[in-house]
Amino acid sequence: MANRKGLKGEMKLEGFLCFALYSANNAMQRVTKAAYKNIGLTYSQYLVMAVLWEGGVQSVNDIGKKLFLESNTLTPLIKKLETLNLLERNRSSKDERKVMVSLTKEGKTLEKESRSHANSVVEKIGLSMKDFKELQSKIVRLREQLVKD
Amino acid sequence: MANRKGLKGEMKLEGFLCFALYSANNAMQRVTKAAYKNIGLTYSQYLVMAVLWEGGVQSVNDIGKKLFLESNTLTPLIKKLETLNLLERNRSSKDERKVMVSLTKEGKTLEKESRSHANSVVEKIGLSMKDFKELQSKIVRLREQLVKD
DNA sequence: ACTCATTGTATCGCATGAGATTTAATCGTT
DNA sequence: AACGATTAAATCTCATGCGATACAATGAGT
Repeated sequence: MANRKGLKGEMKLEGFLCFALYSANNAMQRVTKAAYKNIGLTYSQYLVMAVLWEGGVQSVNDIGKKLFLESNTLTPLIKKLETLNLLERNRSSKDERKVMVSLTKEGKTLEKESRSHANSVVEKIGLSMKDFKELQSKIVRLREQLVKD
Repeated sequence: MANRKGLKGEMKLEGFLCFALYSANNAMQRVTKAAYKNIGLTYSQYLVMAVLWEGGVQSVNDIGKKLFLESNTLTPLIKKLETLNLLERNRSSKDERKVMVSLTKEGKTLEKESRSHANSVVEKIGLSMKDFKELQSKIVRLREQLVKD
């Protein structure tokens, strides 16, 4: 607890990065919500679909590791996508604790449709490729620091 | 719609920054939730309190402008803080559309307590002052871009 | 085989965020 | 003063996230 130049200063500093992230994420959620509404998905739902487009059939836990989410968040989300007929849930026969998630034909088709909407988000962000990648990697490093332990 | 080097690439790129922000924010929420639990506040609740500590008596809308939130989000949040006896809500006599929010003695006292917990978040983030400020300002610029129009 | 810890999902309760709509108060214009 | 437009909050509904917990299936060690 050494090295402090006044608690007040540190408190504000903490507030700034936390709050920047919080408010920027809120803003991003609003933009993505508008963009993906056209294909009938929320951004969270899109993320699950994206993981499936990328990685094919996998368990709830596999999806969770990629999205940093747990079953208490994913189960309702995946069930919602199931009611939209975009994916199927089936217990693994090898390990009946696992629920394997697979895309339906409809779910696979949606990938193509999603691309133009993703583009509109990129345009809204309005950064050069270089700035885009730099910022992305810095935020990823921040996340890695935060999920430690 | 000119200037594209393949939609697939752009889609992934879009995903990276959106997702970085989304997942880093989730991680930050988990950290701040743990930190502020000690004073009985969530991070959103802490933000409202921080605005009041900083700016004194103000309307719901004033708080909303600073936090980029609307009454549909703030009203329940502020009512929750009211039940915790940290603040009071009173209609403005000058303009009865406005609800003025003011701190109780208990709410004012909480500011001091909150500081050490804020410190623990700063430690968890683990960035140098320079990196901290740089990242913060970049994320703020991103937010500004996203809230345009 | 038996017990105990672990793993994978699901459930419950709580707290957010946001869009759409509603209500009341105020403002601007005539 | 009267009217419509605007503004400030609140309400309703929906979709997340997460901590805590429950439950069944599996694995490890005996």
